[in-house]
Amino acid sequence: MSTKPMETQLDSDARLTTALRAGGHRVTSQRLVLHRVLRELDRHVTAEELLRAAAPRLPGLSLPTVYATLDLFDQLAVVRRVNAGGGAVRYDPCVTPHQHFVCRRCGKVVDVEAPIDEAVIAAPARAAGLGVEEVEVVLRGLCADCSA
Amino acid sequence: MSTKPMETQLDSDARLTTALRAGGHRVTSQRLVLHRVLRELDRHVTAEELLRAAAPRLPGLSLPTVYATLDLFDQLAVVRRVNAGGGAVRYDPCVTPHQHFVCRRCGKVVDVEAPIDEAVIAAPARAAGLGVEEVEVVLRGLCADCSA
DNA sequence: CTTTTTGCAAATGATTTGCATTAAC
DNA sequence: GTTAATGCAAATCATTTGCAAAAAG
Repeated sequence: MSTKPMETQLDSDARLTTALRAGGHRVTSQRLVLHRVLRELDRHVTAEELLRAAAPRLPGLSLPTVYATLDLFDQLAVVRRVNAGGGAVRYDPCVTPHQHFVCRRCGKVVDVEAPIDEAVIAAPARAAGLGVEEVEVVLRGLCADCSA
Repeated sequence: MSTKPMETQLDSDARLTTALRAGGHRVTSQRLVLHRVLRELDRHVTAEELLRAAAPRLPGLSLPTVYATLDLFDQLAVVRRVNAGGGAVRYDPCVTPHQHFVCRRCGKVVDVEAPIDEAVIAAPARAAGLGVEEVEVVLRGLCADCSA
């Protein structure tokens, strides 16, 4: 039905491998497995959560490695760091443009599609000599559950 | 020259007092002095910085009190919490609408005026049942100094 | 006089660092 | 073989908590 075939796990592994090599980084089982688990979970995870989810497949995996890997993935634009504020940083496996809503009561992070034009928003800052590389929009308030 | 007279320190104290009483909070010297120091510094400060700046005028002032006070000021909309990410939270004494640029190298926070319409940005989230109370826009990149 | 606020000390929680070992290249 | 990556233990840093004493209303 679809003209765009679903990406296989092998494709995904291959793209990570390419990205790693392009940056002069080594391809390790930790990086491959964490990347797979991240895509399987397919939601905003903390380093701790990722460790717990990946540990069964990588005995001995440590938190410092998870942090280092997520850091690297962020640089490679394989994940997006989300600063929910108040608590642990979240990592989003979805790197296509979208924004986040953070519930101030339960801390839940929800994806939202806000109509923003990053170039327009960054224009005044650029005019002021600032090298804008990223525009982060975070909405805060109460989610549906917490409003009730 | 100006038709809008400058606000005196007494006015400012009075407004804080009013806001505190309206919320059923007590008017303490810690709150008054921290509020004054915040407006004198007139920049994005961390709790630590505010403690150091206010300590000479409030011997014995403690960090937990500074945190509690900044929290209260945030609720009263007397300051704005700024999540620079990576490091301490900053508190901005300027509560009029504006955005922030954070340098990823030196951590400096710069005010910027981005053309954003909060109502428009929040619309899709509201349509999804989310109670948006705040729209935070943070630009990241290298400041002029760090680019050189 | 009652309740909130404060200061102190200690606890917490996330993230990072130092270093020896292991695994990629 | 060389160099980067990992795991472990310990350190660091921001922030919060428990509780008795002090201050506000």
